[in-house]
Amino acid sequence: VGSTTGRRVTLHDVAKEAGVSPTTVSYILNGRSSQMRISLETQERVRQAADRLGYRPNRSAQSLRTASTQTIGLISDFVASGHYASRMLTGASTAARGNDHLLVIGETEGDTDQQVALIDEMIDRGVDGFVYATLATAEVVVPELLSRRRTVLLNCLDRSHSLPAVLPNEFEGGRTAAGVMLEAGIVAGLYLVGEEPTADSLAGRERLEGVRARLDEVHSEIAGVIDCAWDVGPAFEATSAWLGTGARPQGLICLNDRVAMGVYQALAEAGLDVPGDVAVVSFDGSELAGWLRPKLASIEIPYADLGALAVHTLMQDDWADAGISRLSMPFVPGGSLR
Amino acid sequence: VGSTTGRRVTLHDVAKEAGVSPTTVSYILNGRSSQMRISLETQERVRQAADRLGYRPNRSAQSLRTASTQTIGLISDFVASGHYASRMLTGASTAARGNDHLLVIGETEGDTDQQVALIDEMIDRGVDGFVYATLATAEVVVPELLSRRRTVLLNCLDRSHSLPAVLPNEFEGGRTAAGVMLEAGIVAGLYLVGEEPTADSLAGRERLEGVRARLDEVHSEIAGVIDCAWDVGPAFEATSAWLGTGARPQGLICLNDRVAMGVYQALAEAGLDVPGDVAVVSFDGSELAGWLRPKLASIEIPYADLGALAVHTLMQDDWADAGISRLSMPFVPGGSLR
DNA sequence: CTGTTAGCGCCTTCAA
DNA sequence: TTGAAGGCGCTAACAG
Repeated sequence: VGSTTGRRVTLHDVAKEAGVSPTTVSYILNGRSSQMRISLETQERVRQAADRLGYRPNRSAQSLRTASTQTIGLISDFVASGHYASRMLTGASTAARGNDHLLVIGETEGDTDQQVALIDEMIDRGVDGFVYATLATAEVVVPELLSRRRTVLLNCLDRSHSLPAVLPNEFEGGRTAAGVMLEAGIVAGLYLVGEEPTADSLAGRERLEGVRARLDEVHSEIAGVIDCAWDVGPAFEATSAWLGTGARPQGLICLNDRVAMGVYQALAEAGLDVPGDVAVVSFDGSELAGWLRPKLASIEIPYADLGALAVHTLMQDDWADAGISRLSMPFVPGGSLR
Repeated sequence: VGSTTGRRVTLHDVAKEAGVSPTTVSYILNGRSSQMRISLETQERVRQAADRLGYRPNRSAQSLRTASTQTIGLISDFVASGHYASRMLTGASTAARGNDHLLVIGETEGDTDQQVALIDEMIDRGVDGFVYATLATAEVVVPELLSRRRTVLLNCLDRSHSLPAVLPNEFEGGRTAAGVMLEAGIVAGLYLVGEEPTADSLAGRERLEGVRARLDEVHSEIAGVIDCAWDVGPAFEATSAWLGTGARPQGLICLNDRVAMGVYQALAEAGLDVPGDVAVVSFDGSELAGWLRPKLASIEIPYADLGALAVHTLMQDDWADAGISRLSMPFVPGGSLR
């Protein structure tokens, strides 16, 4: 199969080869043959001719004609910048391919002007739709250029709630985290690590609410919150300082795996054993959780699934009515719970 | 600026607005005005008309006409799958945009058939060139479809060495690693952790060679190699077992940051202090290095730069002669060295 | 059931 | 220095 001749095979060539008109070929190859009631025999002949010649439609010509490129654009802030979250790209890309589309990506690195330029470029290229993704679950202001176009938000929400969005079910995740602590027999002395006061990050707030809701069911509540940025260093510092005051928790719910790593370090330094003295659970379910000793129990963010669902939503005819999809966060067990 | 009318602004509209022919507009907007000796006054008038109307060329039409899409395709195995290496995407995407191109990505997840299909799709979409990237530095067999097209390899080499490639300078990195150990006063008792016997990964081999070369300069040599897969668990197991035999190293060169993490765990368990008892250095320079306590000194893989250089190389007119580019691996200091 | 025809918006040869 | 005309490959009215 496939011609070795120089020029590309066109629809015209196929038509000639099959002894029909280009129109007929177009109809058949675009699956409109039944509608046009073209004889099965002709259909077969045309398909074979196309195969024999190794015909592949010229997408540029199709695009010019149909104003559709079978391409979707993904705009993000830092999604590919070396984080676990880059799995969203994998999911989106795979889902796009499953729908006969290709994924065009662009990172803005937080620069608004760049963002506009990037979106313009994609519009020029005729992308059929946009996925607007953020690294951290947050509420965002969607660029004006996108708000009236086929767009799905990934891992974020717009203030006006006018666009469909795909996010993890953080609240449920919070409930799960509290639940596994309860199952481990920890009802009191349960602290949260990582809350940020200025959080316009939705995740923290919603997880906290979930934790509270679950504890409330057993008439318990969080013993306290250790406030720190969501990273290893800050978590270590904050937890160490806190332990230095003589605090002795039963369980710690960390708002992400990096925080948990800092917590592990602080606990180790204070001579406290995980899970013997303190049970730990966190959010992310990243590879890091598996690297820690003992393995960290964590509530996973299903990044790949999020990316895939965003693309699937975008492909729906009724995409605009999709609303907000919340994907559940599976519990990944680990030795950090008794 | 930008029209609020429904229909898109075409070259024709601009011509009418400026009172010239479409040809003239095309020449001016494509920078061929000097060649055509068009009056400056006309040029200015046309540009202003284009601005006023918010004209943006129709890329599909341009593509159909010129057989170029201002788009480059990046084919990879697992590059976006949640690894530090996904920074290659960031670098490539940014560089592409700097050259008025957009980046189309596709992951094959190691599936050869998918790879072919993906490349076909990209060819159909008329990408102007390919970047073929791999997660692990390795020697690969480049798909036939690419070997005769504008393609640059990223983080890999093809057996026939016929395509340009961009990789880290692993050998030099190895030299650096050995060098910092020497500077820390460690000449004997220096071990390597992570070598794989079956490695078709180039990185390990080349790093090892670099280490040997540097040590050779001071008439020293590696005391031994602790063999394990490049991950936390295996490194912990192997190192623990080895320490259990009573071995007491002066310094450990780990083949990546994850290995170093496993080594840290094993050393801690054996009651050995870093860097007091054992100095450690590794390769990657990932975030993980900064998370460990003490901070891990590491030889960085400049992923973003690699991605960017691959794209830049691809954009050169003489791309085919670019040969193999080796980007140096900067040393990122840390407290794991005395 | 199938072919003819007319563009989609742009670039570029040729003529003026 | 500028304009007219043709065609890139494909789709979709509109005729037969």
